[in-house]
This record gives sequence, C-alpha cells and structure tokens, in this order.
Amino acid sequence: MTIYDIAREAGVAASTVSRVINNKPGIKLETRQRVQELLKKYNYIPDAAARGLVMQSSRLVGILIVDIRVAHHVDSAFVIEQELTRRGYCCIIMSTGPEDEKKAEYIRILEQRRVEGVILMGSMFGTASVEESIKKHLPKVPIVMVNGYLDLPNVSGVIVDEDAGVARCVDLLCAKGKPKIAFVLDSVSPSNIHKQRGYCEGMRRNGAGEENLWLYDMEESTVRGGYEATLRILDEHPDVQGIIYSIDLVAVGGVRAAYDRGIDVPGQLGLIGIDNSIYGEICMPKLTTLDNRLQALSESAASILREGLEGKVQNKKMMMFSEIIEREST
Amino acid sequence: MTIYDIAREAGVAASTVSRVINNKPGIKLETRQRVQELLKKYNYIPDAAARGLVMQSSRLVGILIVDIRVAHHVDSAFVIEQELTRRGYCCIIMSTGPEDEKKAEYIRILEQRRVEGVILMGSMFGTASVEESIKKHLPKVPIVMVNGYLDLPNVSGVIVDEDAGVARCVDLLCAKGKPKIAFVLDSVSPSNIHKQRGYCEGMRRNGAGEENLWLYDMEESTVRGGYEATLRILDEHPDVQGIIYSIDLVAVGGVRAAYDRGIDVPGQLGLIGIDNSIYGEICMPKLTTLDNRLQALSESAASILREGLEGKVQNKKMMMFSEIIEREST
DNA sequence: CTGTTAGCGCATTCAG
DNA sequence: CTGAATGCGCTAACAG
Repeated sequence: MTIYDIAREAGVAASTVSRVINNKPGIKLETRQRVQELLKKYNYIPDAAARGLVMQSSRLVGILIVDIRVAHHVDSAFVIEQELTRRGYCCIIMSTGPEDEKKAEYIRILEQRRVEGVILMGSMFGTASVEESIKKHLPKVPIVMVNGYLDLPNVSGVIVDEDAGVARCVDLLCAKGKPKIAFVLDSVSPSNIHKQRGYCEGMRRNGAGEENLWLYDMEESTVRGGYEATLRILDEHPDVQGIIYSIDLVAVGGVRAAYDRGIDVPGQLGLIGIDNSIYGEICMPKLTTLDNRLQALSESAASILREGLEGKVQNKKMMMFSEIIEREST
Repeated sequence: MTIYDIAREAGVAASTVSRVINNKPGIKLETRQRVQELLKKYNYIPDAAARGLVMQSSRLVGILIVDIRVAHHVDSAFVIEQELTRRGYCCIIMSTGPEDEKKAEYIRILEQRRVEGVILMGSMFGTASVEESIKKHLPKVPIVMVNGYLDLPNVSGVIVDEDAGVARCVDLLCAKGKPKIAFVLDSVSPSNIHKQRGYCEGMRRNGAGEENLWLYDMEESTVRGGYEATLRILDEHPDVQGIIYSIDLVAVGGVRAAYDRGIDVPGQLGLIGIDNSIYGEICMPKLTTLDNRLQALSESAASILREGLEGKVQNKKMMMFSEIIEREST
C-alpha cells in the first residue's frame, strides 16, 4: 500500500494524499476526508525509509553499549531511550563487546543507517580507534559520551568525579579507624583507572606510603571474581581493614568471601562498592556504595543529545559529583 | 557523498560504482580498482535506507520489551541481538511500558520502519490489543514471542512449563517436611498466572485443601515489595514453612525479611525464587530457584526468527522444561 | 564490459 | 485547491 494506491482509489494525485498525511493546509475539506477514510480503511502507514530519503533525515539514533546486560549501563540506556522515543526517534541499541575493532565497526554500521545522533555508553569508548572511526564515519552527527570524553568537535561528554569520590571513600574508612585498605579493579577501563587513581590519592593524603597501596585485579568481572580476589587479599594481608571495589557486583562477592571466612562486616572489615546498584541493596549486610550519579548522567546526556539533534552547538563537557551512600558494610 | 559523486570522479556511470560496491562480476579489473580507491578515499558507505527502498528490505528487526531494565529480559534480548546483528540486521530495541495501548503503538512504529521481523519479550505481550495491532499493522512479518503465544499465522512462540516447574517446587518443599507453603506474586501477567496455577496444583496433589492455599501479591515488583509481602505472611501465618516467589528479585526481599525476623533459612523456612538470575547467587543464603530456561528460550526464539527472515514457515510453538536449581535456601 | 533508463515510496516545487 | 513533474540514493533490467 503506497500513496499512489490511495491516490488512485480516491481519484486524486499522490501529492494530495501526501498533503493530507502531513496535515498540510490548502485541501478542500471534502477531499481531505475522502482520503483520510481510505487511509484508515487500509491502515496506511508511510514508509519511514522513503520519507527519510526525501527529507534527508532518518530519525534514527544509535546507542552503543559494550554489554547491554550490565545493569548500570542498561539503566542509563533506558532513560535515554525513553526520552528519544518520546521525541519520535528510533533507537538502535547495540552491544559492541570489548574489542576495539568491533566498536569501530559498529560506528560504521551507524553511519550506514544515517543515524542523526549517537550515545556512547561508558568510558570504554574513549579509545584512539573509536576516535578514529568517528572522524572517519560520523564527523558531523552529534555524539554524547556517558562517563567518558573524546576531544572531537562533534562529541560531548558527561562525566563524574569518580576519582575524588573514591578518595572520599578512603577518607570514610580512615575516619572509622580502618586505614589499611585494599582496592579491587574489576577490569581495565578509563573509568576504573580514575577510580584507582582516586584510591591512591586518598591513601596518600591519609598518610599511606607506596607499600600500603594494595591493588588487586581479577580475571572476570563477576561475583565469583570478587569473591576470589577478596580471598586473595585476606590471605596476603590478614590485617586488611577495608576494601573498595570498582563495582558493586564484585563487592558483593567480597561480602560473601568475608562471611565464608567468618570475618565480621563491618566490625572487622569495611566494604565499599561503586555504582549504587540494586546489587548493593540485595546483599547482606547492605553495601555502602559510591553513587556515581549514573541516572543524572544519562538524563544530562539525553538532554545534550536532544539539543544536538535540534542543531545546537555541541562539544560540551559536563561534570557531576559522586556521593557516598552509607549502608551496613562500613 | 553518493555513488554519483564517485562515478563522476571515476569517469564511469553510477551503475558501475554500484556493481563494484556489491561485488558484482563483469567489471574490468582496472576500473574496479579505480572505483575502489575512490570509495576508500572518501570513506563511502552506501545509504541503507535508499538501498532498502529499492531492495524492498530494511534489514531491521524490532525487539519489544516491557521494561528493558528487567534483568532476565535484557539477558534474552542480548542473545537475540547478537545473533541478528551477526546476520546483518539492525535491532530496534524498545521499552514499551506495561500499558496495552503503548504496546500497540510501538507495533505501529515498527510497521513504519518496515521491520522484517519482531521479537516480543515476555508473556505481557499476550493480550487482545497486541493481537489486534499485529493483525492490523504486521500481519505478514515473522514474529516470535519469548515465553508467550498468540494464535496468529505469522506468530510463533517459545514457552516454558512454568506451571509444572512450580508444582515441582511445592513437591520439593513437601519432601523436606515443609508442606505449609505460601506463594507470592510480584505482578499480574500470563506467565505469573501459570506459576500460581502450578502452585495450586502442586499443593493439591500434596494433599492441601483450599484453605491451605496462601496467595499473596504486592504493590511493586521490587526487593522491598518482597520484603513487605514476606513480613505479612509471617504475621498472618507464623507457622509457614516455605515460600515460593514468582521472581528471584522479590524472593531476595524475602530472604532479608526472614533474617530481620531472626528466622533461620532454610532450617525454619524454605525459600524458592524463579528465574535463576544473578540475584539468587548474590543473596545470602544463596537462593534455590526454578530455572525457567530463559537462555535456551531466547536462543530458540532467535533461531525461529532467523528461519522466518529466510522465508520459512512460521506459527511454531515450542516448549522448554524448567528445572529446579537447589542452593542454600531450601 | 559498461552506460542508459526506470523505479522503489515519498515530499516538494511549480503550474494551472 | 489540485495535479504533473522532479529528485532523494540506490539497484536492476536492458542495450550496446
């Protein structure tokens, strides 16, 4: 069913049908109604691709996420998707995986679809190869990075002061008389590097030397990974008094490890996660966590992208401030 | 940059450029190379919409989810998205929300985009108004419902025997000498109705009368909701020996409630969730859960949709069998 | 081997 | 107020 089919049956020209569909003025009420009846009769819906071709606008936006299953990323995506759908855009949401070439390839796919805007979710997109791919494939469309930044004229970024936040977590533990603190990294990403830097900075300003910086990483970013990393810490540093984890999910494994070893949390050991995710509320004791404001971050991202779609200038940089949510594990 | 721009600079016709792009045979090696160089020079990528228009194929599929943030749904979406992206399709993933009219509207949006296939995630899409909207807007494209079914010629469904599974959960608790069992419903959906039916069936075959069927529901499908429902059960039936929850997330609230009341799990009270989700592994004690095979379900759905996209007959119905994962809470 | 022509479904001139 | 003609970017049938 095309406008020509409708036009023929209505005994008018296609352009008239088009005018009716788009509520353009200057149509006799009678013909307008006749056409509208036929549109309804055949459940006619215009083809977005054909319309996009002539209008030079796809009304498509891309949302790239390393892994859509990661709770805090999909939470952000939800906020943005809702906002954009409300404004008549369709969201192409894709899981790119961690490999750099893949991310670049997905940017190419988005160019092929002629998206009008892009969201890059998470700091993992802040790599040289992504930057290259953007310059090559999407040098003009507005792009907003959630918790990341690339210095390109069409790219904006909303970030959070995770480093300062983690440093304050160190302060918190020290204030509770627990200055022997380890830090667990679930994976290597720009955001996690910042967190680690914050840990080091916080430790130093609380009088720790290099030998007191206990850094741990892990094979896989899972509960089990956090469990095993925590056991390693307990083995190697039986006098540890606090552990900060780069994400809640992994911290939850730490809570379990402490329990299995018969260590009292928070009495003997203070535990802190990051993300303020549901996981922290589920585990027992409930997890103290650094809220990195992902909700607010995504709202800002959506709003910046909206402005970009409307043609406003881009290349904005916005910072939010993290906040410690103290619960039962400290 | 269009094929005409490339053609002009290469001194050939647009159709020649098109042939080169699509690796069609019958082009002199020399011209092919000359064109390819220009394509690379300008980072030319063909416009998917224009190509789709003439090929009569959008290579777009829609994935509708009530709420993309729900862990077990997004896990399924991930599996399907990966499979389809690998085959060159782009996935439009949308959160519809629970309202029926919204769901119908999103189906209309998918028609507008001329999607070639649709995934409907979760039993919540099994409503009359969705059926109506499919008949009206997408009567021809292959549609696969994950954990649901509609009797339409172009709709397939993969479902799981949740009722039988829940009945077996009742058996399990009874076998452990805990025949006084309550059932907690997190929300009203066809899938949850099945679960409840399974509970009733299981109770009856273990000798329970109508007065022994303790059914509870809740305001909101959250940890807190499960917490409060469980407290209500403990107040109204202090002799309760087991509780089955319609989803893990809510069961986790129950674990917490039992803990706060000083009730030993599983000693005094056996707790069972449904979904085999990450939540069950996080909480303490780890949750016994009914694995409703969502992973396998989504793989089947992806494979059925793939066949549909290749033009194979649809209207399949497939059933998977749930399985109890016994952990620490029973 | 390559160019010309037509048409996918639509919106937008410009005439009338 | 309406119709005919044109073009968006691309592929395909047909000629040469």
